[in-house]
Parts: sequence; C-alpha cells; structure tokens
Amino acid sequence: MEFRDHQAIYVQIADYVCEQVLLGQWPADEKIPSVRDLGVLLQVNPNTVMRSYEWLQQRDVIYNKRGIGFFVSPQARAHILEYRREVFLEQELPVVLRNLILYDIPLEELTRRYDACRRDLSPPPQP
Amino acid sequence: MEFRDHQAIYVQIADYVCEQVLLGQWPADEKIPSVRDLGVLLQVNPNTVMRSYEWLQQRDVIYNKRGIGFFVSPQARAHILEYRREVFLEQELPVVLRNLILYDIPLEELTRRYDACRRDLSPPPQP
Amino acid sequence: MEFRDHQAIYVQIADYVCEQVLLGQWPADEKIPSVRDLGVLLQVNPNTVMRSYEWLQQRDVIYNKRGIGFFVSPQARAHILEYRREVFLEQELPVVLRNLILYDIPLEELTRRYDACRRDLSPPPQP
Amino acid sequence: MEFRDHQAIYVQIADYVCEQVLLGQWPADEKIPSVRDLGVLLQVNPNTVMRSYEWLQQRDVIYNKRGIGFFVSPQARAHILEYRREVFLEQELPVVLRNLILYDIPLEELTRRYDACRRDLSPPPQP
DNA sequence: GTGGTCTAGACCACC
DNA sequence: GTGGTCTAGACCACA
Repeated sequence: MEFRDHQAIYVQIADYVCEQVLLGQWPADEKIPSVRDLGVLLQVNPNTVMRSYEWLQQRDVIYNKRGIGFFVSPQARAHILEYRREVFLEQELPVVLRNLILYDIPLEELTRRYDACRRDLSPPPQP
Repeated sequence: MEFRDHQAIYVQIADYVCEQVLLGQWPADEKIPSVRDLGVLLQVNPNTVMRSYEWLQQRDVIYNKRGIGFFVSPQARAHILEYRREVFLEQELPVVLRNLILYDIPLEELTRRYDACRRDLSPPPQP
Repeated sequence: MEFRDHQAIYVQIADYVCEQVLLGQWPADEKIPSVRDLGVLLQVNPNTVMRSYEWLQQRDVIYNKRGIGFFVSPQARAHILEYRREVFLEQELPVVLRNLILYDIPLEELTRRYDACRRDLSPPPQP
Repeated sequence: MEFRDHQAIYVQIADYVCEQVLLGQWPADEKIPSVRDLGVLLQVNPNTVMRSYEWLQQRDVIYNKRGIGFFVSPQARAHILEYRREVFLEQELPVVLRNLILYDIPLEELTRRYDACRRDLSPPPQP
C-alpha cells in the first residue's frame, strides 16, 4: 500500500479497511490485523493505525474485544455505504462533475474509464 | 460562497477564480476584485485571499499591476486547462471511479447527474 | 449477564459475586461456581474469572480449598460493606450528585427510581 | 484542576469543558483556550488536550475555525444534555441506585448530600 | 499565532 | 499477546 501525501495516513488506512469490507475480503466478525502488526506491515507507527481503528470503531465499522483485538462489525457494510455514499454523492461528486464539464472531458471518456476500472476490481463475492 | 472545511480556504478561492475564467465570466485582462474587497465579501482574512492570488499569479492565471490590482492573464484559460486537466484525470478521477463502483452507483445515475450539471452551467447569465 | 465495556470484565464479575453475597443468595461457606464453569457460562476466558476470584480472595470475600473450589467467606458481607461503602460514598457518589444537578434531574425523579429499584431487589426469589 | 487517576485525562478534560458550558460559564460561539494554552494550564501535553477537543468536536460541543481556534458550538448545551443525560440515567444511575440499596444507605443521607452539593454549585446564569 | 499529523517510546490494564 | 493512554518533540499547513 502506498500513501498519497495530500491525505492523512490514518484516513487512508481507514479507507483501505472499508474497501476490504466492501469488496467482501473481510467478512463480518473476522479479526482484523492488530495495530502493531498492521503498523509493521504498512511501515507506520502503531499509534497511527490505532487512530484509524478508533475512527472506524466510532462509526461502527469495527468493534473491539478487550484484550483480543478488533473485529469487523456485522453492520460494517451497511454503515460504510450509508455514510460514505451520502458524502460522496452530495459533496464529492458535484465538484467532480462540475470539473468534468469545465475541463471539457466528454462523457465517453468517463464511461470508458469506468468500464476499465470495473474490470480491474474483482467482482465482490455475495455473502 | 460557502467553504468546504476539508479543503484549505485559499485553494477554494483559487478554484473559484479559475471557474469564473473557464466559464467566460472574467475575460482576459479584466480586473478581478481587490484582495481587500474579496476578503470582506467572503468574510475571510485578506491574507488568505492574498495567498490565493499569489498562487494563481505563480501559475500565470492572473497578473499584477502594482498599485492597481490583479488582472486575468491572457493565457489563463490555457494554463488552467493544461494544469488541472492533467491532475484531475490522473489523480482525482481514478479514486472517484473506484468509489463509484464500490458504492454500486450505476452509470445511468452518473450520466443523469452529468447532464443536469451541464444544464446548470451552460447558460452564462448576462449581468 | 452482559458486560459494560467501559469497565474491566473481571471487576464486573467480582461485583456480581459481591452482589450475590449482599443479597443473601450465597450464604457463608457456600461453594461458588468453579473458574471453568463460570468462564463457560459467561463466555469469558477462565483466566479472567480466576483474576476476579483472586481479587476477591485477597479481600477475604471468598476463600479457597485446594482441589475443591472457592467458598464464600464468613466475613464476606462485612468486608464488602466496609470496603465498598467507603469508596462509594467518598468517591463515586460526589460525582453522581454533581451530574444529577448539572443535568437538572429533580430529586423526585431520583427517589422514584430509588423506590422502584428497591422493589426489584427486595424479594429474593426462592429457587 | 486535579485529575482522578482511574479515568483517562482526556475524558476528564472533556467533562470539564462540558461542565463549563452547562454552568453557563462559556457561552455559545465563545473561543475556548487553545490546545497549547490549556496544556500549559493543566500541566498536560497539548496532544492530550487535542484529543479532548477532537472528542468534543465530533459530538458537536465545540467547532473549529481554521487557524483561529475552537469555539463553543451553539447547540453545545443541548447536545451535552441529550447525550450525557441519556447515558447517565440509563446506564450509570441504575448501578448507583443498586449500590445505595445494597450498602443500606438511607434515602435521607442521599438527599442531604444532594442539597449540600446543590449549594456548592453556583446557580447557572440564564443566557 | 492556530490546529493537525506523525513518530518514538514508555507504561499500564486486560485477556 | 491485545488495546489504551500519555509524553516529548518534530514538522507542516493555515490565518
């Protein structure tokens, strides 16, 4: 995983976790890597991972069993979709569309890239 | 104008200026609002506005006549397109497309919003 | 039994045992559930139950017969009252009272709930 | 301000801020101390104060103006009451009442302390 | 000046 | 082993 430097690392880690859930890679009640392990894996400080996990926990994407670790919340998928879709559709997308038009990027270009991107993402398994 | 709080205010102001240029509202060599005026108008520290103007000036979108004010640069349109299109297509769009797919937003929804947005922007109001 | 997650599980187990004693459910010298049984019952690591029992043993609430199990200590009631009353009155209650007032909860509300709670506790069910 | 050692410092700081708001000491839209200032004042690390402020910000008790500082949110009072009262009445109070009865503390003792506590807290000014 | 992020390292409680 | 908290200190962007 490589980090974009204009966005906080802990946000990118949280996004990564959400993505794993949406893609069906991490099912409900599955244990996710410990803050230390993920810290080592991603080459970041455990505190930074911890911050991501706190953020996710507050949003009911993961939960904690004392002394054991963090687990994917059963409602994770729903919560992510509910929260992120809303923000995305109402706040991010309008800006993007506006730019598409201002920069004169034709719709065909967009659909072409959309299809390419769809092919890249393996279809999420139905639970 | 209301600001999104996840982005620096000076960036949002700069974006606003670029938009006016692309939309043809501010033709080449037209004087743009003074730092002070815009500061009052947007309820923002003049230093912040100044920072936007400096940023735009470095990218040849506006130029300065000492003691008079800032003006839209003749090459403004070209520079904006050249710089922003690149960044947008290569960096922002991929993330957006990925999200579109993860959040299961169908292409039809996208084109619908695209068209709506186009209708909103197309007719420049005559002041 | 469901656990509050802001408090250590072993403390909650210890509290539960104390409560049984105070309520007269577990008389002096009665055998209490084994570490293993209670662990299974509460879905908790036996080590955690063991920790509660050790904690209680140090405070003379229970005692241990090697190879047989843990038993309610004859002085259990007295020890619990002596220790907990003090802590409760001097440390916990002041905070609670302060909150009652800050949140504008009238005394009547308090006495109402007090009486309701008393009714719930008073009649010890005969098994 | 002296800290209780069984509770996280950042929670106690957050509680302190809430208390100031409920007592009417910090009106809406008033600037609260900067993380650095409060850190010096309370003899704790600015990061710790920051953590309190983040916590409060997420719960709409305070808000942030970029580069300026944190301010009391207009809905602060309402949010605190709504959130804390609920938790207090449904989770904390039942435990306390249960203990009152188990430790045989008479209601008169409680009301006596309640009145004393009320006298200590200066009556909140009506905004 | 303000907040925001990150690191390194420590210590603790809990399971 | 797990998370949770705190410190000290650094660097950055922003107003």
